[in-house]
Parts: sequence; C-alpha cells; structure tokens
Amino acid sequence: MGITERKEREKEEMRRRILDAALHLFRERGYDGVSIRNIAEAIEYSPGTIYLYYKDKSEIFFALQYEAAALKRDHLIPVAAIEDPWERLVEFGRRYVDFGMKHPDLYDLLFITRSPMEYIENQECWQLGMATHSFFQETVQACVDQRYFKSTDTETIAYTLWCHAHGLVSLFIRERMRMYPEDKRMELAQKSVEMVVKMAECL
Amino acid sequence: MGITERKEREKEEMRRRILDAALHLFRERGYDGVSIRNIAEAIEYSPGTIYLYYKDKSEIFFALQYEAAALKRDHLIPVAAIEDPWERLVEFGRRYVDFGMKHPDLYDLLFITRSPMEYIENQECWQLGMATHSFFQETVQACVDQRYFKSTDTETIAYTLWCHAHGLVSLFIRERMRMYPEDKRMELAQKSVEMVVKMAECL
DNA sequence: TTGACAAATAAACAGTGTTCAGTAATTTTG
DNA sequence: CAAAATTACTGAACACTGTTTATTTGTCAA
Repeated sequence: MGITERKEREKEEMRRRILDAALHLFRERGYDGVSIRNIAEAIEYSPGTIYLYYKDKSEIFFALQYEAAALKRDHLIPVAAIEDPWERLVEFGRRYVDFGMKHPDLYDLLFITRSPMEYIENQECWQLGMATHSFFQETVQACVDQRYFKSTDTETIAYTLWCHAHGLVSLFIRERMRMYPEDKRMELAQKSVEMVVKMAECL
Repeated sequence: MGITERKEREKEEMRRRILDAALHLFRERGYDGVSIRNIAEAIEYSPGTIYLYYKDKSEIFFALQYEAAALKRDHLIPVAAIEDPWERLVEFGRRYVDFGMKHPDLYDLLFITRSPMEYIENQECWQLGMATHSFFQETVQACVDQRYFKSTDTETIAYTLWCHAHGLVSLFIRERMRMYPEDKRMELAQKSVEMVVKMAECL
C-alpha cells in the first residue's frame, strides 16, 4: 500500500512549490510586498489552499528562514576542516560576508527582518544559528588560547568581529552605501574585510 | 491681514499632530503595524484628512526620517568642538552608538528600514546624512594626516569603523543578541566599542 | 456503484492605503 | 449684514490584504 507514501510525497511537493514561489516573490518584493494571493496565483491554486499546508503567512517565512540557516551552515561547513584556528577564523569571516553578499534575501531573513522573534527561539532554525555561533566562538577561543590576540576576552572579541561583518553586509544589502559609487561598493567591502583581518591581532 | 498666517500656522500644527501621533504609533507597532486609520483615530480626525497634509503614508515616514536625521545631527554636533582629531573620532563613535541605543526606532528609520530609497537621495534628509558622513570622513582624514593609523586609506578606515558601529547597533535593536543574557547585552556592546577604540591604531 | 474521505475552492469577514463626491464651516465679496 | 466663494473635513467607496469556513470536487475502498 504505497498510497499513503505517495500522498505524503505529494504533500511535500506542494509545500516545496509554495516555498519556492514564496522565496521567489519575497526576493523581488519583500515579505510585506507579497500576499498569500500572490503566492497562490504563482502556483496556480486558490488562496485557501495555502492554509492547508502552512498555518499562516509567518510560517512560510519561518520555513524559509530555516532553509536559509541551513544553507548558511552549508556555506560555512568547509572551514571546520581548517586546522589552524587563525586561518579558520579568517576564512569563516570571509565566508560569512560572502554568504551575505551572495544571498542578500536570505541574510536579510536571518539577521535583519523584523519578524515575530518570540516564536523563533524554540525552533530548529534558532538551534542551527546557535550551533554556528558556538562554532565561531570556539574558533575565537582557540585563537585566544594560542595568543593570537592581545585581549583574552573571547566573548567581546567574537562579538566585535561579528558586529563588523554584520554591519558590512547589512549596510550593503539595505542600500546604505549610496554615497559610494555603485561599482566601488563591493571593492570597499572587500578592502574592509582585509583590513579587519590585518588589524585583528590588535584586538 | 493675519488670517493667512494663522491658517499657515494651523496647517503646521496639524502636520505636527500627525507626525507626533505617527511616531508614537510607529514606536509601538512599527511602520507596517500602523494604519492611516490608526493615526486618524489618534488625532480624532477622519482618515481622508491625513491626505490633505501628507500625500501618502510613506511621506509621513520620510518626514519622520528627516526629523530623525536632524536629531542625530544634534546628538553629534558637540563633538565638532573637540580639537584633537583622535579624541573627536572616538567621541563621535561613542555618540553614534549612543544615539542608536537611545533612539532605536529613529536609528531603524535611518539605517535599516526598507523604504523607497530611490526617492530619498534628492531629499533634505539625505543631504543631512551626507553632511554627517562627510564630517566623519574628514575627522578620519585628520587622524590619518597625524599618523594615528597604520593605514592611510581614509575611505576604508572610515567605512570599517562605520561597519562596526552599525553592526553593533543593528544587531542590538533588531534583537539578534538573544544568545546573550539580556542584562549583559548592553555591557558587551560597550566593551566592544572600547575594544575597537583600543585597537583602532592598528587600522 | 456507492459511501467515505481528503483536497481544493469560492465566498465572506475584517482589516489595509487611497480617492473623491458631498457636506459643513469659514472667509471674502457685494 | 447676506450671499457667494473658498476651504476643511467627512464618510463611503475601491481594490487590496490575511484568514476562516461552508461547499464542491475528486480520489479511493468496500
């Protein structure tokens, strides 16, 4: 009796279709710029159908946020193989920024968008993000242990580096770099990353 | 004939009432959480009346954004009196962060909120922001001239410092510091500012 | 074939930004 | 001072939003 399996598969396919359409539309017009009716129209179903698969609009958002967190983890996973903690940290930073630049919509979803954050902490997405943050902090700790920094305040060092990376990405993707010519923005961002890499030993 | 003057004054008072009510509501519920009808109700007028004073909802937003920029400038103006460029820069950074922490809603308006940014560049608000940014960059230039930094790349130094400050404030006000206990967040932010001050000479 | 179950729909509700014909108040004019 | 003109304001309407629900459609098992 493979019927229930097929049904389950079809349900999953439908959820996939909804998410793909939603992400595509969110990318173009932002969360608030997209209506359930828009998503329904995109997948050629009636608005009510969406609610058979997702409880409400925000759950679609959360599902996408989780996928974003997973993609980010996958983007960062390779650095775990780097032995030297300093090299690992530098590569982590570069890849963090790289992820933000390559997937502005997903980065936005994860770190900027105002959304019912109260709900999120108990969710897989939050755990995923926490794991990544812990990995980052452990790498900083390893660097501290090997005296790569002046300071030994691991938490503050990690947080300071994160602030820089996040500020860099979010100013870029929320278009607050208009005072710089468009073709110079990315270059400036890269120069800034390298500058922080060089001065990090003074942290 | 002081009638036209009185009319003009009354019109201005009405605009003020609308802005005050809007800011109060935006603070509580955010831009999207507030409707024109809410604002109208708050000032005890009908929704249509709002449109006699502001072309649409986003124009109310822009008016508030301009006031935010002006308030930010006023918050930063005192540092211009500081002679020593290094001291001036440090105090500028502290005050920038301080403004963001004290007025999260206004900071949000200025540097995070997604809004029709295309319109903004020709506006007074943008010019105000540009002037502040120029002042900041000139201060960095003065520090460069006096060899306060290793690097002489003024633009990248200024941008890097801005990234850190903005990242710090925006992670805080968009609630992405939940991995730290609430009573430690502000302390951590302050420690990070001081850490950047100390290591800035390595920039 | 029929009954049961699941899936999809259309319609409805209460809300949104915005427009506009109409009303009420005020000022200018005769 | 009364009538006309101007202005300020209203409230209903339009097209949209998220969400719920009664109803219809389609599939499968007996």
